[in-house]
Amino acid sequence: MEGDLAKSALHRGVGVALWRQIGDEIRRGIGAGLEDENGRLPPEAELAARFGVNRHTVRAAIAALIHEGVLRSEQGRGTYVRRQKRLTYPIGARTRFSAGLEGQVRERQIELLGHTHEPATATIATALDLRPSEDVIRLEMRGLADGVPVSRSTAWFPAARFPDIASYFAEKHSITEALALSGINDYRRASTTIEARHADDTDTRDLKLSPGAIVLVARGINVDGDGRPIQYSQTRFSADRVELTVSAG
Amino acid sequence: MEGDLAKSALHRGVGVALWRQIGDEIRRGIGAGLEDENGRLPPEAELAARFGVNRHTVRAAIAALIHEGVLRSEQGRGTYVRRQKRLTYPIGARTRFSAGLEGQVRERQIELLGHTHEPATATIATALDLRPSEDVIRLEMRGLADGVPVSRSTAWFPAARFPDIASYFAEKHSITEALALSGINDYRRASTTIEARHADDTDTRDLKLSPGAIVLVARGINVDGDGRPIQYSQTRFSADRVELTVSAG
DNA sequence: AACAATTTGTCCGTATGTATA
DNA sequence: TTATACATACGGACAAATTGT
Repeated sequence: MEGDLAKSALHRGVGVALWRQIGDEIRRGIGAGLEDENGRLPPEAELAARFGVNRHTVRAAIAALIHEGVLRSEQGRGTYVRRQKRLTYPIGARTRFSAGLEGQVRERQIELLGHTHEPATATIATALDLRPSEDVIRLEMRGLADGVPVSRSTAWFPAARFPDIASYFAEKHSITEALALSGINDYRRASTTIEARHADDTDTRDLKLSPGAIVLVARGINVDGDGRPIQYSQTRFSADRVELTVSAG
Repeated sequence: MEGDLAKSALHRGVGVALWRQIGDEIRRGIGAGLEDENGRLPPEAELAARFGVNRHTVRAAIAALIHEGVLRSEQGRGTYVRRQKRLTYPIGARTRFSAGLEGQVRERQIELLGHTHEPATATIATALDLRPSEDVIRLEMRGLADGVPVSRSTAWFPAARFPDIASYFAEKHSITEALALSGINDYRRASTTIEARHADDTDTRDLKLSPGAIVLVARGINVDGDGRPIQYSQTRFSADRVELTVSAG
């Protein structure tokens, strides 16, 4: 069942080139028995036979994965997987996106890409329990793990209650600490919804994804001790580099 | 920000046809301001201008979405969105995949596609806290909402403890009730991990997806009142038809 | 009823990209 | 490298259906 590439059929004329379908299959096969204990993939000729395609087509797939940094190949030796285990992000009542990665990465960092002061859209106003068009502050952030972009998030805060959240965040590089400076010493995640879609243009740029990559989208509302909404956020994760885990409350 | 298709760039030569990229954009634009209050899309000529492509290319994208059942078009009138709101599946300690859809669909159903009695793989044995190669019973199931396939799941149970789980499930069409017949009156979801990937061949067949579609994969362990693992499961959801929600414990 | 404007459906041809041998 | 077949993308022209005047 695992890593069984042989049964996987390819489809022609569906708008996705064969070499790209094969690339997706190889990506999925990695870590599921496709490579050997040394991280070496089967030779191109064998892969071509398994998929039932010409060796040139497999080479195109491998070239793309090398370009993405997933594989590396050495003439005469073979093609190898660059080790990159998926990060696991915890989701739950105590979710803090900046935390929860201990032991998984050496270095993590959240960049502030920009911030605005603007009226809330209908969606945001509802989520934050504000009057329509009441002002919010929007932060645009990017999370990196060991220098690799893994998340891209947008967060909205009620401007009246958190006028200085942007500068606090710029100073501390942490939502939890920026909220603490604003007088919020505890908060929890009231709800999170998760969906998946293809990366759009912003995603491919900010997360350094290849077009056609998949992003996991997590939308959530944080509330203070009294249950009042203090933050609405939408985070896009690279589905290749991240998985989410829901721990029992 | 919402429904802003104009800024979205297309990418040539990346192995994904333009018409397919445009199809993804339209799919994403639906519900975010692309269609008007009657569910009508902008005319093909206008979409072509926005995307900077030929009308034929837009037509190819629309044809694919019509084939998928997302759109419908009428000569001389326009192209319309077939209303189909995304299902929301709750994930949490009390997760029961068969439940939680009340009010969202008229009719729901879980089919048993097959079952086996087999030795556990290393992964399964670890998850269920079994000795290596101890026997498990595997159920293959498919969930439908109003006749449309939305989930495809595989569940493993310790064979020693639940010898008749397959026949119980075949009778009741519910995991909760099948476990109840096995003497488990309460259980909870200890952990869930969520990832996203492209649909493989099995997914496209069983969930009636188009090749290149996205699936959300949820892996979870259910434990009994004493915290002993009773079930490991892996469920694939069509990302187009489903979102997951994590409610606060 | 008649006509114009709008929009989708179909046909032609041509150039480029993808995949095989 | 070359040749071949098919999918993709473009451009234009016109037919068919619907709506508004």
